[in-house]
Amino acid sequence: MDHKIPNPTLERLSMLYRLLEQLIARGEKTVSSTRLAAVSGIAAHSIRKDINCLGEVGAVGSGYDVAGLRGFLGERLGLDVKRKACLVGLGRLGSAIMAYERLSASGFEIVAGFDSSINRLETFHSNAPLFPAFEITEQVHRIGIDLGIIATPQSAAQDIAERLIAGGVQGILNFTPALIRRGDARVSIIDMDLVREMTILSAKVAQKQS
Amino acid sequence: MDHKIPNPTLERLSMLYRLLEQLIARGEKTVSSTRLAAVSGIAAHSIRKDINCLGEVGAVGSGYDVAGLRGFLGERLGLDVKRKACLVGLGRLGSAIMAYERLSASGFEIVAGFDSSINRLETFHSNAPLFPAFEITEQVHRIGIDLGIIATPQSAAQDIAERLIAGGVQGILNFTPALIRRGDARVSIIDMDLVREMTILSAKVAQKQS
DNA sequence: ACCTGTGAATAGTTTCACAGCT
DNA sequence: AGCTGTGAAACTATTCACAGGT
Repeated sequence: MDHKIPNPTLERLSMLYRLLEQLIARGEKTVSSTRLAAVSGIAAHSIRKDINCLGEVGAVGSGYDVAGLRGFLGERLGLDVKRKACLVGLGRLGSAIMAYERLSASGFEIVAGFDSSINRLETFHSNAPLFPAFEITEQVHRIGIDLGIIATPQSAAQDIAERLIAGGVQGILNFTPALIRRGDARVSIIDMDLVREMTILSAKVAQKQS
Repeated sequence: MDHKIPNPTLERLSMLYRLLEQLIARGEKTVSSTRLAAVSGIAAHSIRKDINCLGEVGAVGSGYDVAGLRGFLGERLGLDVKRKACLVGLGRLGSAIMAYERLSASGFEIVAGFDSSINRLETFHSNAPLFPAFEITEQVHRIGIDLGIIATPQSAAQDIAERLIAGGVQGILNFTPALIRRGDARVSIIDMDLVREMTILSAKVAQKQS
């Protein structure tokens, strides 16, 4: 197909994909781009363009079939396969993530947890098997883990990322403020730093006041 | 000054602002845009353009004074004032956020916590005063809180957001997957949804493989 | 030699407008 | 009347190239 989906489009479609799941749960059968726009905040134009980026799927006169569209997006975006993820850092944030049911409900299974403290590993309560951090590369490779979540202190992040990548991970979600430098540009990294987002929010607010 | 800072610029500058703090801590005195580019991953061109968006500050021949640039950005982006924030939802995630020292170290003070469960309020351990959720509007207004963090279940998010806004909050950081609809467009909302980001990451990975 | 600041050129994204279908 | 799909136009953002300073 069109072998290059622009990034903003990818992000909106990922969001729409999850939104469609909610519409299915509500029992809705069809939606129009206008209706999706109202719920998502995305412009109706953009929604149609974005979807068309992946090919045609809507019934031209009436709207989209909700389940059909979800299936279509899932297939084209590669969201129909379950991904194996691991979590590094079993502190407060790690424990919140490990306990977050919506992750597995969305097709992401946390199949391993890592921490550098043996003590933590022994006291931490989880369904997933836990390993010491020095085994990251080995276990990621052995289990065949696709994605890594870093919830360690900032100082450990670069090192952890390198081990994850060495193990064969293809994507990393980084909760630390560290700016990870990667040798292998094929690995995608997304940052979710609370302070950075708060800073942006604060700047937007200040901007609006002046 | 230039009364419209483009959003990508605002985000990069916010990131640079935090980066500069780290450089100061390391004792660096001056930086060039090239060096900032190497550390941040942002193109040197963009860095110079972004900074210039706020006015001139660099010594043309040599680079930027680190502390001077930080001060400049802080002033122009409104990051030099401490912001009062509140946290709604004192579950696992809320407890991780409440315990996150880097927030206060960055000028964001959590001055109130809210939860709908009275039981939680009694057992939760925190320095900030805690209140039942039905008091949100009242307390936000009374204390003069600028920003709200929503770490509740998805089902409560819309309601909480409306109360926060009614209390006079100017920005919201939303950790739930809920797409908040706001009457007042002056309020900025940033979403930090784990599943959404994981979905985007997953789509990027799949995209790269095909 | 290396730096910032900046207009000009390029690339990327969103918005518009409407053809064609139900 | 309301819908999708889509080329064209408008807009936004990034990248380039270099003038001018240290």
